Amino acid sequence: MSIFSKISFKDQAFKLRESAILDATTSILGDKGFDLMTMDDVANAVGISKPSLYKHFKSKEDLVGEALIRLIDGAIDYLTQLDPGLGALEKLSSLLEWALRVRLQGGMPFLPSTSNSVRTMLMKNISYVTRILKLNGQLEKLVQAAQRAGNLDPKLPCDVILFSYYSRTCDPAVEYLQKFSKMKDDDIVRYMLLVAFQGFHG
Amino acid sequence: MSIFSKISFKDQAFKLRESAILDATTSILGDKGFDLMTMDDVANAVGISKPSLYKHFKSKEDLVGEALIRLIDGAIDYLTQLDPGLGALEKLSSLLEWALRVRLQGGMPFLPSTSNSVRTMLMKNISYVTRILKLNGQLEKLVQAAQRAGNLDPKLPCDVILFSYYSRTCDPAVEYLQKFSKMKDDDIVRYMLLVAFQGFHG
DNA sequence: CAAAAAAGCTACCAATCAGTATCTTTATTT
DNA sequence: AAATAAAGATACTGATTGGTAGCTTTTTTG
Repeated sequence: MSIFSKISFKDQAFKLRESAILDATTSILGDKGFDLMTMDDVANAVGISKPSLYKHFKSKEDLVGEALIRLIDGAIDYLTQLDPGLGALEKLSSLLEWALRVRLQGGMPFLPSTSNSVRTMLMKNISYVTRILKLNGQLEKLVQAAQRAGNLDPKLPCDVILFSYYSRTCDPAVEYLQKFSKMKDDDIVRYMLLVAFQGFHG
Repeated sequence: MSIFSKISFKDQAFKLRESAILDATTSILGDKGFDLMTMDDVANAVGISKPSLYKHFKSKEDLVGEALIRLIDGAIDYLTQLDPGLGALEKLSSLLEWALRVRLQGGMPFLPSTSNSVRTMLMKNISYVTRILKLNGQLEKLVQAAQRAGNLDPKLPCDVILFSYYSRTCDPAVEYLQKFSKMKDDDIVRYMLLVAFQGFHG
């Protein structure tokens, strides 16, 4: 066995554990949020000790940043992998559907919905900000294209649509419907999309 | 000076301080959220010491519960004070506008948007749950009336409309628009209402 | 198989924060 | 003005948690 395959083996194991850590972080973040998530929670969920966790991520902020970066990267990947023939509106709708399904499967929301402190913490994370800006740029173009095509209300400022769009990815209505109205996931997604694009009016 | 006026004087001072405490709590909650708000924060904001604070509220959970109860009561009052001649849709729209303005003036959101733990904490607070059920009952009737009148999409389940309606009161888009797009409060409210009822489509 | 190194863990800090015991000061009553 | 009561503040406790020092075990290397 060459030295290359050994290094890659070890690397692979390391990456695997790192991925497991990020999975656990994502799940716990979705459940308890940043403030209540403890590093012991994460370590226990993965089955390692806290100091081992710190061999992978140098702080809680770093860990959460990486988890969110992975999520944003997933969104960017999803967007690029979409059929280029789709219209701007269809792409926006498809990405929102993807984000809602991620959450329904136990993931965390895209945005730290109301927490001011988490938001400012993330803004100090350069890699995170870079990706957010990239995603935001692509979404901005899609919104403007859809507005030109007459598929999104051209009278609404682009910012209003964009921020409202982001907010739908962390809409607490998802959890309420899941918990209190025993609706099936597919129906929740369908109705959330309907309300987002058509409003309550229909 | 009779004993009655003295008692009422003292009582009045007590109520005034209590009101100041709830004001500070509301503002801090809106800013930092439940987990990061400390009892020292509240005491300092009011200008009293922590033990004095505990003369008014027996625990942090109790304090936050009372602040939210006051908010819900405000919503119920607003609803009953509305012109009875208004249609169901107009009432719903007017209440949402009120809630958005409360938030823009530094208040807190109606709902603990994503925090699971705060939600379960509140569910143990009987007075809070009572009022929530009361408000919910009234809103449910309004939604159904608006659906019958053809002003809200009759194909949407009532729960979907209701939970989405609640979610709009804690929509992070409000903060994003306020912070990043320097829009005036009136415009933010107008656009938020538009998006809520008409969706992005227009 | 022995030596070195890497990974992991137990046990511990230091800081934060909800909640309280006790002392001090102010106001009230007679 | 003396006695009493009430209100407030200082200074603490106990629990939690982010982060780490240093020991132990496993793995790698020669």
